[in-house]
Amino acid sequence: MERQTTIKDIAIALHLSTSTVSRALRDAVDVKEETRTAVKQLAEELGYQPNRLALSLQNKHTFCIGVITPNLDYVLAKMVAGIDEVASEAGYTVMVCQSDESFGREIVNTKRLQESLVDGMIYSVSSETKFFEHIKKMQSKKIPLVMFDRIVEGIKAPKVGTDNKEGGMLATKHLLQQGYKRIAILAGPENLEISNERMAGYMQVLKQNKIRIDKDLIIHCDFNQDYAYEATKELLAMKKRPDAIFTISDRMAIGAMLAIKEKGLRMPQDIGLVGFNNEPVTNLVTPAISSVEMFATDIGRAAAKLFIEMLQTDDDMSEVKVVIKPKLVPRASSLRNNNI
Amino acid sequence: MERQTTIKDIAIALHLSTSTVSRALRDAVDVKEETRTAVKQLAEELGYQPNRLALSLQNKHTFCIGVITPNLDYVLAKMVAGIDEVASEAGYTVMVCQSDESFGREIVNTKRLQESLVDGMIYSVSSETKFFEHIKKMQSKKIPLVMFDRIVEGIKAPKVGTDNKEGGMLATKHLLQQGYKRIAILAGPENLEISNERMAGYMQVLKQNKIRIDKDLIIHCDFNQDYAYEATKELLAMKKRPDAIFTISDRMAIGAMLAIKEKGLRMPQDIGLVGFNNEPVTNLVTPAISSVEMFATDIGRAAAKLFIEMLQTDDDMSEVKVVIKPKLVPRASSLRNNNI
DNA sequence: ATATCTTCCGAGAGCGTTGCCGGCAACGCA
DNA sequence: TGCGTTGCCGGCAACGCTCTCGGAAGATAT
Repeated sequence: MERQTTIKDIAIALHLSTSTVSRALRDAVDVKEETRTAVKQLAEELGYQPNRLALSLQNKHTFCIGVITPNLDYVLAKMVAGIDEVASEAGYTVMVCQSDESFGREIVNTKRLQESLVDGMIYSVSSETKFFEHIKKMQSKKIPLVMFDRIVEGIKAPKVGTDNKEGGMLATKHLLQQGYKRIAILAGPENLEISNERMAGYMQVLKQNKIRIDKDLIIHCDFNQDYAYEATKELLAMKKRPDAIFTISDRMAIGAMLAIKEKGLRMPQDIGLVGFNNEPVTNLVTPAISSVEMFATDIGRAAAKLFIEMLQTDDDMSEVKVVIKPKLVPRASSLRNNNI
Repeated sequence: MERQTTIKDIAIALHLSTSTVSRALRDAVDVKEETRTAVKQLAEELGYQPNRLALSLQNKHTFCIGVITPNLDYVLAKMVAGIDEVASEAGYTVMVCQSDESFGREIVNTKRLQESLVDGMIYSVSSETKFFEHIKKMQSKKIPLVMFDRIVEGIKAPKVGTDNKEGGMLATKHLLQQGYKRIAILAGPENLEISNERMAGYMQVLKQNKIRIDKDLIIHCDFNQDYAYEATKELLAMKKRPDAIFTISDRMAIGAMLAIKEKGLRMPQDIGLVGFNNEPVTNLVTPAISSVEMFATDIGRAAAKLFIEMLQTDDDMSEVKVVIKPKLVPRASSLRNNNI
């Protein structure tokens, strides 16, 4: 990489001091109109670009946001896109690191971003993450942090996420309304709060309707089509098999659907199915799969907004929590037209 | 953000000079074993982390790679994941900027990344991009550049991409083998090379088989499900309608499929369909859509490898081009079991 | 005429780090 | 005892920029 032209080059060429050039470029006071224009013109000619590094070194402000994401699947990619959109509008650049659902890589990435001196991080934990010392350590260094989507309640930081419990309730209520009686749930890893919340919604609705919660109908498995497929096969092999399945992701719903079809069962007649995320694919398969829309891009946008707000205020925002209400999108996989 | 502990803090605490501390931490020669351990221990206790900014300011090396991507859809997200994987293994952090298919945002992002002093960029152009001055300007500043996926032949830089022509040929050959006679193509914007190359493959196979190329069967439209849907409706409304459609993306294939179904035509009997990218959705819809697999993650990995190699060598690598062979994955949408 | 403001600019320090050079002991050897 | 060598360390400059301070020159007031 060639040497960039610096403020010094301009200073020498114009027989000025670097301070004056700096002031002229920043439109500060105390500079004659004449020199100001001369400086600006030469800067333009030489293609001068300020060195952000030098700037950052001084005012400890990099205009970089570190984003830690477990992966870049549909939902998270949309969220990252939302973050990028708002951040870049505010003059920030985004450093994206994927932990690939690995606790180890999450830690490495967190450390590396800290070294790179990002102005803060927008964080979503991996599905493996059960301990949070790395996050707390970061906070003890007063590095601003916003959590999104895969939130951890134990961490004191502003958070943005879906109302997962509500989502679980919407799905479960819908299935009950459609006349399903024995509703199973395919949940995620037990440490993942978003999964537990969705499950809490499921359980609450069952309780409200005085339905006994059958532990055999609650399956924890990986956020993964194949696992969901296997889990569903087991569910369907039960003596008293469920007549509906709520999966906490669409990829799991797809896995479930494959197992259901393989078994020769019909949706929605023999069995109902509701997923989560409302990925486009749910509307393309046959039957189309009902799903809970969670407005991923909005969550990303909100996270970035919160982050920028946090940088600008001195208030303690660690209690702020933006909760975005999900919406059920009913489709063929669970619509029995209210006949039981 | 609190003040990070610096080398100076350690120096003062231990009654040493900053130079000695620096040497001790870097395991350099000229430091007594005793002081070395003392320094390291205190550094550990204070949670010392070297300030990358200061380092970078000196040696003009940020260990950051800027990635410009038009979006984070399935294929590009996989590529970015591949880049991140290799880059992070080599100690680099990745700054991702989405141009959102907008020429303006692409320019802004490019400029901003330059200011942030990335060590170079890995680049994929937006579908709007018809002029490349911003890229050439960057190259004139000797900023290392690797292009991936949406490559521009006119730019002198190492490139990684699919063999798009081969992909177009595979799809077209397959359709001919399955007995389709009148094959239409839904291409992308006319300035997009990847689209034109896939189309070139299509045309070459037609020529090889002495089939007249019918311009009415070549449609340029946006990389978009809705446009593809509309375009397909028009195709199917023709007097002599095509009996097969090759779309240069799966999202377009989905749009085409919807239009075909709406028209009451059956796949593969009445009309054949082949997409591109081999997104999982192609295997989930009914009928499953044949598609060309392009190994996106590998492309990302290769791009990052090429980039790192470029930084380490003095050789001119601008002529290097890694071309990854695609593979056709035939599915129900175009498999007529060889009966015409 | 002197005193007091403006206006405009330069010098120098500092951000955190490393690289280069020089210095001071201690040691070895003649 | 004298001299070179080695081991260990500190000082200084530099990376590119901004900020604070002070000062020269001219304008205005007394």
